[in-house]
Amino acid sequence: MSRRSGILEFAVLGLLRESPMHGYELRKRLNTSLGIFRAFSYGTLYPCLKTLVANGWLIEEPGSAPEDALAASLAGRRAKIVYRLTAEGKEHFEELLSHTGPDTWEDEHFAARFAFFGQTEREVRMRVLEGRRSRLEERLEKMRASLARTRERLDDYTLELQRHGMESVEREVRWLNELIESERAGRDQRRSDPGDPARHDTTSGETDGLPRHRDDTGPDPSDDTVK
Amino acid sequence: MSRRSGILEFAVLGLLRESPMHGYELRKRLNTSLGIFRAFSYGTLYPCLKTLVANGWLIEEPGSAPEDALAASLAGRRAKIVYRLTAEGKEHFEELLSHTGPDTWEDEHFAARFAFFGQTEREVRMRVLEGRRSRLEERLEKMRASLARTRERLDDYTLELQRHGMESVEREVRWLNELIESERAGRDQRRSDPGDPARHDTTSGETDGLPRHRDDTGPDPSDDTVK
DNA sequence: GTTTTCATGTAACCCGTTACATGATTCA
DNA sequence: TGAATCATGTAACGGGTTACATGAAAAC
Repeated sequence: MSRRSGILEFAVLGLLRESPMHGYELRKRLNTSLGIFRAFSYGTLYPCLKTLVANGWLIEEPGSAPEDALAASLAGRRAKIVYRLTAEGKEHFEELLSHTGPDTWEDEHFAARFAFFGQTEREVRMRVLEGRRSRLEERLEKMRASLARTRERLDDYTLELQRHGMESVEREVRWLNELIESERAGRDQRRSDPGDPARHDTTSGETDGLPRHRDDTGPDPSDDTVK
Repeated sequence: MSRRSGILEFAVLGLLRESPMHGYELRKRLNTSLGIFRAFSYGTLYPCLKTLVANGWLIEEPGSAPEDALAASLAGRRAKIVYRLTAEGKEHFEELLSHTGPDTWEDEHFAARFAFFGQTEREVRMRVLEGRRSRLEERLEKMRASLARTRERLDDYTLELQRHGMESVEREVRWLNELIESERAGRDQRRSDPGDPARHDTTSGETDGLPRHRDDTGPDPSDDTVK
């Protein structure tokens, strides 16, 4: 039981589904791998892991022995407590994955859902994307309305702030439109077998129904935590 | 004393500087007038007002008597407790206005500052804009770096999320560039007299150094709270 | 006269951070 | 050997929401 935070729980289960990890590494992956994600502090993460264990969704395993130089170099450092997803945990995550609803369209929640679209059924992806879009569209309505009512009372800076805010939302709507269209066009379902964790064998780009975008990123390995 | 929340305190003082108001209306203005702002709940707002009063920055006044039909129709409904900025409150707000620092570049904080740029000295505006920009630029660095390190391990959706996130940040940087340039170009200081509250007499657009943007908004008055 | 909107408040809770305490491992 | 990084945790606090309680004025 114990209704834990949704978003963090979801992300943790999702990451552990791909491979077992210890807390420290988990936290890093929450910043980096999952794009937009802000870094949760250990003060949040570890207690969360504890309750997930208590729920039977994870089990703690002793980390790889530090003497094992091979394992250490391969896995990148040694570990103390490795968390592994249980069968119930997997099941629970599947449930979360298939769930759609108003909360799902919210900013952070949406980002989390999107980050695991690779494991999500096509149908569900569509519902989430469309839900998010209509969420933003109603937001735009409100903004436009209130702007129309108050525009002459506001000074230029406030107006400019509002303008930029609306433009940002409009931009995301366009993005969603692209995504939805690609989803419709793409005939690949992915993840027809629910027991199969993500395979990262996409050696060449463009697996399925995602829009094409220019791509430039020079190599520049540096520190962690986007903050 | 009592270090209250910064952002809400700041916004409340700023709004009350323009004109006295009661809590209920204040809350509405926090959504609408201040563009991007999320709506604080009453459970946050009223206690905050209390502490501001305790600090001597506000005083409570009895609202306009409901019998006065004229005042009621003009001011839009009656009021119970009207909050007015004291001299110390005004002074305190000036201090907050002139303050720049790392916290100032943070997302929400920045929006709040920007919303009151109309009352902010040119110099300070510049520092805030430039601080925000470099904040975003370092964020971009981190994102690029981590992306370069992990790109082949990530699936298409995660990659797309990251791409979109970065593009959003890049977009804001361009926006800031425009603003900074306009600030440099504009020779108008505004608010050279610190005792003078905002005048909303800008009947014709384009007061000073703000960039021009297309402007279309049909009339469509409806409900409040953007949420 | 009843419903809606205006208006003010409080107590319980939730989600998360900060600061702190602790210790093992790697690297210079 | 000492510093940096890896790694795990906890207690105190912070800033906010929800749900609730209350009531007055406006609109129908």
